[in-house]
Amino acid sequence: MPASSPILPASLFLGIDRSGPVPLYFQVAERIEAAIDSGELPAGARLENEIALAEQLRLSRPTIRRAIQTLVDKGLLVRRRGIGTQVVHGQVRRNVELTSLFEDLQKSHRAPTTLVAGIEEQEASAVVAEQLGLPLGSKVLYVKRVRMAEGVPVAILVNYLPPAFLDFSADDFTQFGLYQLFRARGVSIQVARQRISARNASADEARLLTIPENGALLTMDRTAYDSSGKAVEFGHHCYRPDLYTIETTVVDR
Amino acid sequence: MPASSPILPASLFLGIDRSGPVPLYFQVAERIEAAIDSGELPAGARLENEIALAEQLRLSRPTIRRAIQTLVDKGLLVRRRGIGTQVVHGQVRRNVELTSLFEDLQKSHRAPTTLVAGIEEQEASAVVAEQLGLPLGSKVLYVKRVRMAEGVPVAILVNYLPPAFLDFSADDFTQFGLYQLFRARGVSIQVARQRISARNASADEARLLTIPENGALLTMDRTAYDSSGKAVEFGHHCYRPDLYTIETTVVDR
DNA sequence: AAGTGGTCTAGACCACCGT
DNA sequence: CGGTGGTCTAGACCACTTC
Repeated sequence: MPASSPILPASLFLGIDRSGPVPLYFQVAERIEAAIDSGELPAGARLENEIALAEQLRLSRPTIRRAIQTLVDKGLLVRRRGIGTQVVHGQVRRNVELTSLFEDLQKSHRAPTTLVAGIEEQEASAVVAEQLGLPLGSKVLYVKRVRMAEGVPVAILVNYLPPAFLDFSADDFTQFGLYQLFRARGVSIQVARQRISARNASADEARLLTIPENGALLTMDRTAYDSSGKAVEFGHHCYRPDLYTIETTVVDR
Repeated sequence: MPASSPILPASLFLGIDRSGPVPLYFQVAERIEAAIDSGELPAGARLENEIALAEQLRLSRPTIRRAIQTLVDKGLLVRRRGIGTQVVHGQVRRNVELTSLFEDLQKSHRAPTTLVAGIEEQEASAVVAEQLGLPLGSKVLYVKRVRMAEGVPVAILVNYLPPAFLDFSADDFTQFGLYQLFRARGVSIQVARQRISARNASADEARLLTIPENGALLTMDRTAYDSSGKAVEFGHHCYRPDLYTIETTVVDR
């Protein structure tokens, strides 16, 4: 008898709002996720089947399926045909989502601050032009920042922004994260491609990050695209590996 | 007029197989992806709307939506309500999917080979026991491998496997990748959690990877779970950063 | 045989975008 | 206003797993 009897979290029945703007599948996913976090659905627990859930929540099966799929994509649940849906073992860790480092640190209450080490208009190099999808030599905004958490330098962030953002100022970057500035302009990042690697720090980088010379750096190049598919940011970042780790969940589909 | 007229790739009409085992939405997604790869759908191109696609392909709208969603999740398309669906700018790079390094190298024809540097039964340490969800001191298989591509060492892979796999031999690991061995046992990895960072190489690691002592290493810890949600692998890996880069696409949902 | 998730359909209504 | 994607429904049939 491999599987135990299914569990129906009581919290699912509390307050599903059919008139508000929050999608029903999202509300259901939220409640299931909360039940996992709280331990009401422990690791390995079997969830009630889709049909039964749909009936008991007075929702259609596709809506329930979509809620469950959301959590499968997050790596919290696994599904097997003929078997059922179960909570993944191992405690839940939260991923680095599509936010900037600034917001990651804000969320974990690590008091981020920013030092603008350089900001100027530049002509796009071959690499920058290609990444941003601009003609060679276009005006771009170059900005180099040092990001601190609780006063300790965590990362050096070098970014190139297309001409539409030439007017961002050092002040803007001191107060806000890049993605916050984008949102204030109505620009929403929808997809980003990241290349992660490592290398030894230069003397300059070691000094800025207060690590030994030739210490290892975690590096990430990122190109981000907005909801029209155009590149809005290309950046070359390096992190103190003892203070910053990239966590990802990979799901087979 | 921001958007150009929509494009309907001719290749979509060729051979959709309604009787075979391949889902219709998958076949459609494949064809659209091929049209993007071939340039028939260039960066920025607008796709025909969902209703029209459904009619012309004689499929239902949900099926078309699912096909498109698959490609949005891959970071190839972006959608905006009231606007339409467009191809993301920037050439497409393929992600590291949920495969082992061995298969990544195989696919890119870089002739992977494996040197088994150590394999033995061990008692699970606190960390290993926790990651694998086993009692402290359980028997686990420890295996340390050096992975080469075209004869050049690329990575050092240290893995711990639960008791069910104690019988894997050095020969197995010389011939096959870990995930190939799992599949041969009917174990399919469904989700993995990865922690990526960097550090300086030890003298030993530098020697094995033929890099300067104290050179930077890209590191990844991974815990992988099978389709029943149980941990089947915990590993601690380090890569030569000049020969291996982790590429990911992050999508806002 | 019974139970599960996987796929597919045909339609409905809504929210948002541009003109 | 017309056109787009976003959500939701009610049902059908199938494939796989376990008994």
